[in-house]
Amino acid sequence: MVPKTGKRLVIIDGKSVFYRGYYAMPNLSTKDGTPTGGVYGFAVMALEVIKRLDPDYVCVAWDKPKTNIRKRLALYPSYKSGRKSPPEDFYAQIPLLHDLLDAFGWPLYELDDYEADDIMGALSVQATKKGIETLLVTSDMDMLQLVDGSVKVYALKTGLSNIELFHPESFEEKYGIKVEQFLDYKALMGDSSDSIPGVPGIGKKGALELLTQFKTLDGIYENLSLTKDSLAKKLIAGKDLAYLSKKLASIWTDAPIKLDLSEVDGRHYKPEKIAAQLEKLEFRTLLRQLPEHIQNDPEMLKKNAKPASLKVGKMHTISSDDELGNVAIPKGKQLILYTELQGGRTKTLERIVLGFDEQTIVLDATTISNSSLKNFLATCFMAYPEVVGYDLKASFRALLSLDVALPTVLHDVFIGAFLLNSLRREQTLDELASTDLRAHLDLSEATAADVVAVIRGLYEHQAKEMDSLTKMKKLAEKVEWPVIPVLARMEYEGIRLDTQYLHLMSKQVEGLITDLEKQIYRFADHEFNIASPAQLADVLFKELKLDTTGIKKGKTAYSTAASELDKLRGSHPIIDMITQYREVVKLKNTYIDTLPELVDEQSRIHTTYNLTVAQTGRLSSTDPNLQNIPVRSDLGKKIRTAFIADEGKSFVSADYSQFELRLAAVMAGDQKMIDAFNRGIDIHTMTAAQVYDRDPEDVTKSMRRDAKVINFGVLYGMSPHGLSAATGMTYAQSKQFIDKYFEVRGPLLEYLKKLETKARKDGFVETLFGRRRPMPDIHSSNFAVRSAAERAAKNMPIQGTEADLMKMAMIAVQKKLDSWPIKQGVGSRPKQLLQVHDSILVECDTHDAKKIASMLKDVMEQVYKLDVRLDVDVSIGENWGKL
DNA sequence: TCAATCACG
DNA sequence: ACGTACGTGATTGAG
Repeated sequence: MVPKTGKRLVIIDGKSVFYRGYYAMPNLSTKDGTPTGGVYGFAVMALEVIKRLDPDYVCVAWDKPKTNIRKRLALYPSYKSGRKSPPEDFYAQIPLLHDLLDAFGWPLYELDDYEADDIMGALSVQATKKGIETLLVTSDMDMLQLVDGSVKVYALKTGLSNIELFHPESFEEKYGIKVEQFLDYKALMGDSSDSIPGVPGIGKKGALELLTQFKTLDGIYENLSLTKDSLAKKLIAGKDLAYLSKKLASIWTDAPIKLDLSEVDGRHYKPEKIAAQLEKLEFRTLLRQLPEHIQNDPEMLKKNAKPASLKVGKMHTISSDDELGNVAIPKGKQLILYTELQGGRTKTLERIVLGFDEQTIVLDATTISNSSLKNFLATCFMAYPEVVGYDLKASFRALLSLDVALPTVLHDVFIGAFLLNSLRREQTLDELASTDLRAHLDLSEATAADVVAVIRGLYEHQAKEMDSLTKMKKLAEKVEWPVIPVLARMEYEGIRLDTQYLHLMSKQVEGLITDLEKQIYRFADHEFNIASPAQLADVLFKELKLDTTGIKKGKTAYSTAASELDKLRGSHPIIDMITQYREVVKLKNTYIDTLPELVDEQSRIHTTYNLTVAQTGRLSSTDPNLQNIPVRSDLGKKIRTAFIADEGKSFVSADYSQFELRLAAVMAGDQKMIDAFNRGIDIHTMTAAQVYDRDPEDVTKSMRRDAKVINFGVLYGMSPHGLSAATGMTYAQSKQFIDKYFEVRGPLLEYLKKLETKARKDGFVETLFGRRRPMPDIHSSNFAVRSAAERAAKNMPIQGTEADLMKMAMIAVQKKLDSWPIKQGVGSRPKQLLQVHDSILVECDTHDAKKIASMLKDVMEQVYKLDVRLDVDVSIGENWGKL
């Protein structure tokens, strides 16, 4: 429930909610074919309003810009002219909506020539005067300008269930500016969906920076001399547009409508009428989710049976050190651990939930001292050395700040759900509870005891399922569970960043960019947005009339992707400029300028590793992604130099060489490849020799390069077409090349074919260790979809086994690091910091680096007994660029 | 929100 | 004839 103090008015933006439903459920209809998607959306939201917002008054505002000539149009002729009118089945649903509204007893307000936001603005102003709080339910983010101490916006984001509540504080936290600055922000940035122009050349980032510095639009224009020349130029040119945009974006609050409280009384709905309407519309699921006081209505009770309920124990919340001192740790079988975290980037502990067999204990981490928490948890984990949880990695990462020794993982239902079925769209507790336990869990309302009951239920459910999958069970026990604390530690530690260095670099690169811009504009004969593929395509192909033969075409224009531009190299000097510009701008925006903003007080940067994203079982890294830090270009390498080891420490990096190819060799049982690897022969040279029918000594560089392309490409299911694109061979040559390749790699070809057959027969493929990937698309009637699935089926077992082995290696490495001998008083514990698929990065005392390096090489090469020898390269340096 | 682009393995 | 290399994440512009 959204907390409230006085009386509350809820105004629903009828059409915008209706639209959401209409597009979210385009195919929803009753048995007789009446479309109902829009009404559904509205019904979901209406119930949400009753359940969550506890309104005293409710009404619905509806757009009616009938004549379409508004005062705004006079200001700016093309205003909102770009909108398409909705299709027929949209209007067909309106009568249904009226019936539904009738059941709720909520009035619908519409006024000729007024849009919903104007009505909502007018009503909310009047409500405020009467001392009534207003909640605006809408998907129109422009409405945020109405937010103040008494008006809140309940904003629908994607779909129907993703909702965010905006009040002045949450707005500021999210956007970094105050609500009062919202209109000025729009004025600068514009809004293409509303045909609000904004200042050309100024986007989100620019607008925010300007407003943070100068507070208001006027402030910006009064201080133009303080902004950069290029920016000031854009601002001057767009001044009229800016002020016009501000007018256009403003919601007016003077609509001729009066708030009549007796008319909008929201408490007179008739449960039976609502139920009858939902029944008529065939919204069965909604019927079951009706709020309790509606469901408990005697008329309703006989209709519905409750879904399976879970055993929910007693709950006990502890909020002070004293209280905690009196708590005895209950004896029992197992412990469920769940943490509620708070805050954006820092993720501080808010509550720790400990689910024992008979009762749930909740620790309020905001009021209990860290030392008490630590002591209690330590004793707790002593009594229960293994825990069950949901996303324990997140819990562990937070607990590490208490400096408490972590328990081991008995089971994690988040990871478990992914292992058992990697295809489910969401792995939220809510979703898992309803699909696997048929129990609805509303996280915002559920008690800690409910959450514990659900986690326990899911654990039992998944454990049973895994019992019949011996290999997968072993994978969970040997790999997935133990890697969780390792990753939590890596996230917690973070890696140090030299922000000063990056700032310096930013300055240098800025100069380079303006130079390139100037040159490009000169070639193009005018200024344009180089970052816009559409504009760029116009310049290249319409104005400069470059040859378009062989250039890929997208939906709108010719492609300007690097691979396509490459084909134009030499035909015009602008191409090289653009390529260079793109590279530099990309690196600057994505890394040089962004990374320094993400460091903590110790100048360390903390990523999050996801275990439940990549269908192959690889990790993924987000927020920020530290697995795609540049390395290939010169400028890229310089960025890596900004990742530095702590004082007195060094980095040791260890990477598996040709990991995937070696695994392909073993899994296919291709003896020639295996032998080559085991004798230390260069695989690409050998392949070239075999395919080109030469002695290895006679293999040229270009032959080796071609062989390398196919050695990797074949693991992805590369076609002749793809090979020719990558090597410059003709299609025929490529085809011949691939045929010849498979002649000498018979076993590999057989293996890949087998995988395709297996996917078709079993519906899934798997790694050496039993990690599965379901492959439903393998049966698709769509050629493209099916072929993609076939290629993925051939790739997953190899890429996935690589991921499994890497995780095993990380676990083994962490074990070594944990018991690393440390010189009393001077030495420090070596830390694993990063993983990038086939490599890991360790930070250690410089005098230990060599020993750590040889330990890494040894542990990683011996991680698992395979027919092929694994080969690990190690290197040492004081920053990531030097490795 | 989606598509295009490009960073990594 | 199809459409053309697997797996990711972040940023940007456009509708």
